[in-house]
Amino acid sequence: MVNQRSGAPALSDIPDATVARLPLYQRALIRLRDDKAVTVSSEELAQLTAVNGAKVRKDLSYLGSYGVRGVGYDVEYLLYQISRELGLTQDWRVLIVGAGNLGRALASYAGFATRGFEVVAVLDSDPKLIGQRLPGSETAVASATDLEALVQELRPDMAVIATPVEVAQQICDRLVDCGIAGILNFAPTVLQAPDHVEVREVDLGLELQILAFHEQQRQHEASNPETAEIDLRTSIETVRSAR
Amino acid sequence: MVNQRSGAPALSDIPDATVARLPLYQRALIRLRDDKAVTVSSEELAQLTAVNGAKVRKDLSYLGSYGVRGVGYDVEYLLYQISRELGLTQDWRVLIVGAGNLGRALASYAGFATRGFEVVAVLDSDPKLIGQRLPGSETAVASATDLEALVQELRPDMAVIATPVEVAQQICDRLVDCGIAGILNFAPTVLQAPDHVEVREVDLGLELQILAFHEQQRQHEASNPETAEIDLRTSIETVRSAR
DNA sequence: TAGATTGTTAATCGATTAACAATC
DNA sequence: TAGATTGTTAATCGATTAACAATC
Repeated sequence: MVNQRSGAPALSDIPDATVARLPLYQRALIRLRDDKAVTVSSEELAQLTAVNGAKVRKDLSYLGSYGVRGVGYDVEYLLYQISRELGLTQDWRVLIVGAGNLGRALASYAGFATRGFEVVAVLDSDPKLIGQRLPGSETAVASATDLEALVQELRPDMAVIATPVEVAQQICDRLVDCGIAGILNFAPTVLQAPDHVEVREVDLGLELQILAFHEQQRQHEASNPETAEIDLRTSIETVRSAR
Repeated sequence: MVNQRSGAPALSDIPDATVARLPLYQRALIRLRDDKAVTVSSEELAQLTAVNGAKVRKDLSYLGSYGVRGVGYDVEYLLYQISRELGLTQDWRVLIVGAGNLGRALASYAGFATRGFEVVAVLDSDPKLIGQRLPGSETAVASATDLEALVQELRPDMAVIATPVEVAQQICDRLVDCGIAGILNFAPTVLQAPDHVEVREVDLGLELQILAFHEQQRQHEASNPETAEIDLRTSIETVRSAR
């Protein structure tokens, strides 16, 4: 859709659903490499990522033809191609706003560092937290009042919001005004931002709510007998007792 | 698709995409109620949740006809219906495995408690952590060796895995063997589990990777001139220099 | 060559959305 | 009644998937 002008190299017509799976493949390939695997078939990769085999092949075909028929994909080469596509051959600078339990956990989260994300600052507005050193980090918690100056100075590529919900939108606005165009939001609210800014919402409670929904379904199914006859009887009884 | 037998009350043919948005509507409705709003239109709700208005109406119609034409939806009533559908009129018991930074942050995460999730235990295998009291929690960190006994005793409805990636699959297997059917996994690996078990994967690093992908696109677009002529020139030069 | 596995086609499925009749 | 807004239809879009020709 985007970028259909000219004969220039097609700047990513990769579907969103595929982009969201590339990190999954990357993770699996890293493990395969660590296990000294040289090649991998689409079916193996599918098994490791719980994705359909045809879908794996389709996804990878968007990046180009990096497989060999009858053989599979070269682990090292495919890993490089995916990492390049995801922009992980460069390091990304991340600013975290909010040094509560979650903010601090994210600041020292190994999964960021190992994937090329450097936490350049952690901000908070609580005087008790400002100045505190974070375990496993060089920098101390900075004051949220300095947000603009710090963005200016440290040039983060993206920001993480881990503040209370009450201030999240205001922090978002300030980040956008500073020119930040990628925001990962953990506050349980949908942030309003201009179109050119990408906001990804992660709501940890929401994930549990979805689990609860399906758990409830299971409970209903267990108490609701499986056969049509009994279901029918139950619904007649329900109608009767409702009168 | 599921549950098309008999005249029994249709046990949720609600599309997955709709289920995933119900908590969003619920959150917005709670805020509207706190702001003393009595009714809300689909367009208002759409604005608050960054969802298309027609989609809001379609989603809500799966729950039944709870709106009034020309007026909108009763905030209190719709909130109740959504909460009921999501199973949030009952409390859910949650077991957390892993008392590292993330596990501890989750254990005291307000977004769990306020939405009816009670953390009944936090487990770890590190002797230094076992027995430690968690801030804002009644219980101390228990030993992961007691997992089976604790599930038996505390009867959690779902479990959260916040362990290192190396032990995540093994913990998952043990949870499944104990009869846990809903698992929220924060370890960066795709867990293998039987079909009747629902596993939701949350990979915090993955979210940043998707942001990085789009950030990279933006950078390419910025350096790649916008006009067809120049794009064409560039690609000719690329071809030349490649020789 | 025979066997294996990719890359792509085409059918299908599920989700999104504009439009509007129904109706408060 | 006039104005507003729901609930639903139907068109469209994007994603998934089986199947298989291409080819190593």
